[in-house]
Amino acid sequence: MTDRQMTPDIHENKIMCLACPARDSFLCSGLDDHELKHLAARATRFQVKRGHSLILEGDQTKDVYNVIEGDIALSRLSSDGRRQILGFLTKGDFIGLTLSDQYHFSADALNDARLCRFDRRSIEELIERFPGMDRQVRRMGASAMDQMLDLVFSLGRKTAQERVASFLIGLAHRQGHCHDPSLEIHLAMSRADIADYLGLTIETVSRIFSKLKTLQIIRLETAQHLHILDLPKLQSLAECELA
Amino acid sequence: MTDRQMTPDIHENKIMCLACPARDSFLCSGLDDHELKHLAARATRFQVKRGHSLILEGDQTKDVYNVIEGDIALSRLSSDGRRQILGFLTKGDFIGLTLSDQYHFSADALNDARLCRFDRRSIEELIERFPGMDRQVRRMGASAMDQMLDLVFSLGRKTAQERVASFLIGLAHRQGHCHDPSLEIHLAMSRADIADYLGLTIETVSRIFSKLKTLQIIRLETAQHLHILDLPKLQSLAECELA
DNA sequence: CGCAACCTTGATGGCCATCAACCCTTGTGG
DNA sequence: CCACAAGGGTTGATGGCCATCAAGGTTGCG
Repeated sequence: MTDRQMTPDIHENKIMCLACPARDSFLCSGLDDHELKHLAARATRFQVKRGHSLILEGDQTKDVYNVIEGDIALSRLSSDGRRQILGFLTKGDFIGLTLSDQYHFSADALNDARLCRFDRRSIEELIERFPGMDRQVRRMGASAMDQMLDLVFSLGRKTAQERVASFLIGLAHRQGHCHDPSLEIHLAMSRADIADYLGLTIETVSRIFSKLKTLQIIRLETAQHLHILDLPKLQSLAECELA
Repeated sequence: MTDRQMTPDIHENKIMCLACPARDSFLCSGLDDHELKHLAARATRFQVKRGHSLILEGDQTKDVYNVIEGDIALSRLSSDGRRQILGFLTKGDFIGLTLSDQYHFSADALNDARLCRFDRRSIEELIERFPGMDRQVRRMGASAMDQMLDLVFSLGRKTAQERVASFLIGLAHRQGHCHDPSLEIHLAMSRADIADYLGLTIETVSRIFSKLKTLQIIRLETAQHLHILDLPKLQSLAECELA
C-alpha cells in the first residue's frame, strides 16, 4: 500500500484543483500547496443546467460552492413576483462563506455551469486550522460587501442611464485583466436579469442600450455581445464617484 | 508592586467593559471573561459630537470601533452631492471589522456619541488567538450583509410607501426586545437622513409620514418620536416578503 | 423675540413603468 | 424546406409615481 493508494482522492483532487479554471479565485490563490491539498480533499464537482436553481431562498447553509465555469445569479423574490438580483457570479466566485444559518437568496444558473461543492463543516475546520484561510475568507467577505455598497448607491441615487453605464463598466473590468477593462463584453444575462439587478424594467434597459448605440458609445454585435466604442464617454455617463 | 499596579488598565478596563452599555453587543456577548479581559486591555473610549465625522470615505482602516451610546450614519457621497446612507448604527454595533484596506463610506454622528476604539492589529491578533472571536466576527459580517441585502431589495423593488413602512418596522424591531417590536419609536435621524437611506427625497418621506398619520397607522408625538398604532396594517403596507 | 434649521404641504413636471405592438432568432415538426 | 410557434429584444404611446420647485409652519436656541 503506497501513500498514493491510501488517499487517492486527495492526490487526484489536488491535481484537479491545480488544473482548475478557478485556481486563481480569491480563496484558492491565497492558499499554499499544503492548504490546497486539504481543501481539494473535500471538494466534489457537479453541474447545474441553465435555468436550474442551485440554492433556494431559505435553504440551510450546509454547503459552500465555488463556481468553476458558467454564470450564476443570486436573487430575491417577493410574494407578488417582484425580483431583485443581488449579484452575478462567475468563475472563481464563492457562495455561502458567510456565517448564517439560512440562505437569504436563491442562486440560479444563467447557463450550463460547473461548480465545486464543499461541506460547510469541513471548511469551518480548515478555517480554524489555517489562519491564512480565515483571512482570505474575511477578505472575500469584505469584497462582497463593497460590491453590495456600490449596488446600494446605484439603486438609491443613480438614474437609469447611470446605472446601466456603471453596470457595463463593472462588467468590462471583471471580464478584462486587472486595471485593463475589456472593450468586448459578453452578456451572460438577459435584459430581464439586468433590469432586475438595476432596479429597472426590461424596456428601460433596452431603450438605454439603444440610446448608447446611437450615441456611438457602444456597438451591439448580437444581443449578448457588445463592444465599448467610447470608454471615456461611458465612464462620464456612469460617473458619480467620491466627492 | 501588586499585580493591580502592574496592569492597571486591564483591570480597570475589564470593569469598564463589564459595565459597558454595549456589553450585550454581538461581539462582546460572545466572549468569556478571559477573552473580554484581553479585549478590554486594548480599548480606549472617546466621544464624537453631533454632526462630526468619525470616518471619512477613503480613510485607512487602522481602527475598529464599537458604538457605546448614540447613533452613527454610514454614508457615501458622490461628487455632485448625491448622498446614500448605507446604514444606521447604534449601541453595540461595530464598524471596521471587515478586512479591507480602506473605508468605502463615511461615518457621521447623528447625536453626541460615545465609542470604543480598538487598534485593528490587536483585534486581528485576538481573532487569530481565539477561534470563538473569529466566529463572532464572521457572524456579525453575515448579519451586516443580510441587512444590506434587505436594503438592496427595498431600493430596487419597493415603492416609496413600502420602503418607509419597512423602515419603521425595522426600527421597531431594533428598538424593541427580541420578537417584540417596540410600538414607540425614537427617530435619531432627520427626514433628510431617512430620505438618503431609502433613496427618496425629504418631501416624499414627510408626505408618507403624513399619509400614515391620516390612515391612523402611526401617530407623531414630535417629529422624532412616533407611535405605531396599527402594526398589522403597517406590516401589510411593507409586506413584500419571501415568495 | 428673532433667527435658523427642520418639517410639512401644495403645484408642477420629468423619468421611468406600464401597456401594446412588432421584430428577430431559434427550434420544432410537418 | 418551409410554416409556425415561442421566447427574447426593440420601439412607441401613455400614465403614474416621485422629484423638483416653492411657500408656509414648527421647533429650538441665543
